[in-house]
Amino acid sequence: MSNRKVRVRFAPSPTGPLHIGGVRTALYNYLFAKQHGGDFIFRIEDTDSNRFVSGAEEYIAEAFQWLGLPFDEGVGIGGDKGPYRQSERRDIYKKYVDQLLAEGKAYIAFDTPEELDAKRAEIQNFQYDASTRGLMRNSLTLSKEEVDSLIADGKQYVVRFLITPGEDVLVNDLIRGEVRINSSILDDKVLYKSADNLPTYHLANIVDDHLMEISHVIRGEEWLPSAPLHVLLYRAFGWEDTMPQFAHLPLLLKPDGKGKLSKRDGDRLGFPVFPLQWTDPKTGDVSSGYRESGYLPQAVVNFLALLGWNPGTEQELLSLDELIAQFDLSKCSKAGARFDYVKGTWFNHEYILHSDDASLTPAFQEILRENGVETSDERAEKVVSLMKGRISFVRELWPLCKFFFVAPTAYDEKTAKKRWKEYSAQQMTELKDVIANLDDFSMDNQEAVVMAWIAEKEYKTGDIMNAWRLTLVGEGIGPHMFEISHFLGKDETLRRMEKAIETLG
RNA sequence: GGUCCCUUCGUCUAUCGGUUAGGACGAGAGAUUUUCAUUCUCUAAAGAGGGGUUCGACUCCCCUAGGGACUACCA
Repeated sequence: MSNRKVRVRFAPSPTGPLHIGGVRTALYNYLFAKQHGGDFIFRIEDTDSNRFVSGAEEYIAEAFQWLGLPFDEGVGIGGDKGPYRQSERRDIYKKYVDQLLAEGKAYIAFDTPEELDAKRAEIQNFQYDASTRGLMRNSLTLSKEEVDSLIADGKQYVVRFLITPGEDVLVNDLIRGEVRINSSILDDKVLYKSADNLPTYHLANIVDDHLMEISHVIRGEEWLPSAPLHVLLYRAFGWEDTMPQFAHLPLLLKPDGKGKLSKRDGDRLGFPVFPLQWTDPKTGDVSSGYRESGYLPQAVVNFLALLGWNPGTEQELLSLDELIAQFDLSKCSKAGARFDYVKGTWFNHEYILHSDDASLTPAFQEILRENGVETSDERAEKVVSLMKGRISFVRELWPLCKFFFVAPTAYDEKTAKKRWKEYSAQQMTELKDVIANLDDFSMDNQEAVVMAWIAEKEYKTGDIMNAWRLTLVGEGIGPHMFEISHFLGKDETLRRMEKAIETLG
């Protein structure tokens, strides 16, 4: 088994948008697979027909495309271990269920959900297991004739796994070490439902992982309690020697308060919990996504990777290749991680800072267009290069830099009060002449001439620059003044100064 | 209730028996600056509690407390 090819899977249910915790689980699977030159498989676990949500499968595929974590095999890609959609594997599961039944390792049960509810109400801590199965209506208590006739009558039934009590089941977890659970606390889990001829998660999971030659099952901690059941199932099928290795990841917790991260936390605190925006097909409710909120996919990947794992060095900014090279399941933490969305924005800030200007420009152009600004990519890119160091999201650019494209219509009162002195109009009029006489409007020349003029007149640099900024920007923000005037060009610079002198007096 | 998992600064974490318990986010202070921001420097901030084991415990063991998950004909 140690020489087996690494094959891992991400196997979500198409019940809605993909939760960010699921994204992290998938990411860890991806990192592990790529590190070992293995395969990353996409399987859809749609064995609960009642919970199917249309569009969810497509959403998930699109999310991974955006994140840059491509699958090697599976739904939408293909491969020779398919089909990869569980609803298309009915015949396969049927065969294995029948095998278990024939070998006496599972049995048929006719108890209706209502009858079970009644039992639960009647008996405290009722569990369908060795201690109670004798009281129920199943193939263990009914005669073969009765069972056959019930089935012939079209009575619905389920197949339950026959758990032998009193046995210690050992689960070897790559993150947690040995976890030991006694089979007596396990119940006879439903493996198969006649109602839709579909297996439940537990059966489908084991059969598929075996048939798809999955080497490692890396999944959320919520599966740890049922891991012993899965071990028992592998044993029942005689597949224990090729059973995948398990790794149960810690959960993502709420940023504050108690419990695990939920969609509500995102709504309440104002951050996305889904990779992509999602519109609920039934209610029409829209949930925000990381993509639409302006996160860069690499930033999301980096941020998520470090929530529950770290390379053991002080490096926090890691490219996908670096993550692949350094990822180590044994270095995953065991405790749940609070979802620190503030740090997530810091990651985005860093990734924007290190992105090249051209790659940010299309998103900025879109914002410019929304604000009625038509400009060349070249000019938009110039502003990006000047301003990207100050933002965490591209959309934050507009309020910080709209003066590059739109002349001020008003002058910020506070700034004017502080920066527009009684002599400012006079000084600005003089500066206007200096600028008007410039033949060479290059930044270097502008700076040389203006600074020389300030020195000659023995003006205070701050007085000039602050007032000048007010005339061009309308408030006290923005990059270096010569950057602004150079971008605006001589004519626009003079026009804005004139208007400001007139207005501010 | 039962079972299992977990427990270092507010948060994410490093340490794998011997450290002034380190880094990052966030917070606060200061410096630089032509505004705003950036940047830089500094500061505050942690081993849940109690027992062991050991020359020595954040690190190993036990108990307690707290947190989390699971306990469906859902995954």
